[in-house]
Amino acid sequence: MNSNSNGRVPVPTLERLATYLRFLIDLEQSGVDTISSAEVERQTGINAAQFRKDLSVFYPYFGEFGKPGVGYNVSELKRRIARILKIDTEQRIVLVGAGNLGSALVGYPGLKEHHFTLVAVFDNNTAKIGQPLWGLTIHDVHRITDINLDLQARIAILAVPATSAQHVAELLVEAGIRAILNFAPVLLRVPEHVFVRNVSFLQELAVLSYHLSTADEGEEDHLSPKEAQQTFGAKSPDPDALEIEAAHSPTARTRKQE
Amino acid sequence: MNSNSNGRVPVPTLERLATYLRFLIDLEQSGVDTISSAEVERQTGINAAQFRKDLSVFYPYFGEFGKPGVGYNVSELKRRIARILKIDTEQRIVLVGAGNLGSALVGYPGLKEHHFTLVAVFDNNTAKIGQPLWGLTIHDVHRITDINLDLQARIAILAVPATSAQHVAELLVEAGIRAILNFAPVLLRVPEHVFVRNVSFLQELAVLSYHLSTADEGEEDHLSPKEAQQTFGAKSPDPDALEIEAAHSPTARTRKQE
DNA sequence: CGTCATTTGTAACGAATTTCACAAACGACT
DNA sequence: AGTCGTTTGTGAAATTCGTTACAAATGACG
Repeated sequence: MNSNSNGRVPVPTLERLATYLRFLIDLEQSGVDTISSAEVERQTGINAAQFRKDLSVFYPYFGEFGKPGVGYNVSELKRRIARILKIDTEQRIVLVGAGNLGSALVGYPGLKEHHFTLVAVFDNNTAKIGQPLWGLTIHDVHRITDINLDLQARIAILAVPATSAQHVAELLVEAGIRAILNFAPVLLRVPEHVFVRNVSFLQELAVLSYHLSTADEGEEDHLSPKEAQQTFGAKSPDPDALEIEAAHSPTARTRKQE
Repeated sequence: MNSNSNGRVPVPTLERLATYLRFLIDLEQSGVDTISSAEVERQTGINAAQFRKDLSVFYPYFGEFGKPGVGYNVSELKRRIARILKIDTEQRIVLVGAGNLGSALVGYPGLKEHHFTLVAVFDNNTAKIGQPLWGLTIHDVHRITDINLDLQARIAILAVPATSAQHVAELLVEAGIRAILNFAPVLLRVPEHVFVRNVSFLQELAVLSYHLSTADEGEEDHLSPKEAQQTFGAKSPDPDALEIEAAHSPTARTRKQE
């Protein structure tokens, strides 16, 4: 087999898989049924050999798939990647921190498309507890262990201030959460079996800010093309419906966006 | 010198620099005035040698700084990293897409702390144009070239749906924007001199989801400790004030959070 | 002033990741 | 069936990134 000598898949590979998945979903909705790695490169900016190699990691487990001279079947490939990422089946997630950011995140319409279901919202602000958010009632964060006994969610979105992040993370672990998407700029200390991924908005801006400065001085090149691009293909742009806005009614799954 | 043979700084290094900066700001506010690389490792999870090497990249331009046997002066180091990342001086940014996510992002209180100033908000929804957001008026996105002639912002946050992202990106480029933080899951095609950074919420969740699945099967290890941790040190947790909430009044800079 | 414990800066190494390059597989077409 | 253009899967090379290891620098202390 091709993957690591140990059985672990590199994080960069997983990130790209998520990109492929999203791309494939769009392709399928456009009625395309076969795609080559070269075309993937054209539309996502990810090297064709990289794409093939990323898939090859899973051949030992799922069997080969592409057909030489033809390419990959879009629907089937989509199904496989979804299965690899375990989002072929519903994944329950909870949100902690019902502030602006948390609220916006879980309102993101793409969540449903990707089989993520928000099953509970927590906060510790008494003014918020009991209030509704996206159809759920905001609960006291200290009740999370109780509540998650039923819900059995294993993924949490942590959108609380840095000062309380560690404390809340400990509550989450106690409640059986095993993966945390952390938006607070702190190092979370968690047991080994809990996975943390950090997202830092300011970090991203800082990187942009640096590049801006280097582009000014002189005329030399600043950044390799592949650096600037990690996501995937823009199709025919539709200049209407501009803002990212969550679907308010539970049935509004028609608008393809996210 | 130590950096790349060419003059470019690796993105991972820049990301860590942003982490150090944030950490140093907190340290300074706690009254600490000297720190060693070993202590940085303890509190941020980033290897001490990595920290020293990251700094050494800039010694050719800024001179050395740490003192053997002593460590680094917190304030001075903070100043330097801010200067490297060009956030020692105000950076004007614009937001395009005044939906939930965009609104939450620019309301993030840490922006001001890091010298990022939101100078304009754009959208194309007529219902939103003219309305206020965080003290600014939402403008029609088609007026951006005009408006940015005065404002001269060079960084944009792009929080629009995938379908319009490419179109809007072109407007941004035309308006003189040179760095884009893109939240839409599409590959933006922009001129070489424009930098794009993509942030994908769903991608992060997908990675977590995968890890969850592998953790289940068998008892073997799943992830190296360094994998789970990229941000920095939690200090004494304060279990109050839970959600990330933007400061509503312009003067509310006192709450140290974010 | 000399010794000692500490910490920096960096060269050398090693690991991880990406890209290249090509044999083998496939379908179309004659 | 045989040839041709295309595309996959993958070993090997190349590149990028992180870690280890250690000489040199510093301050504290006798």
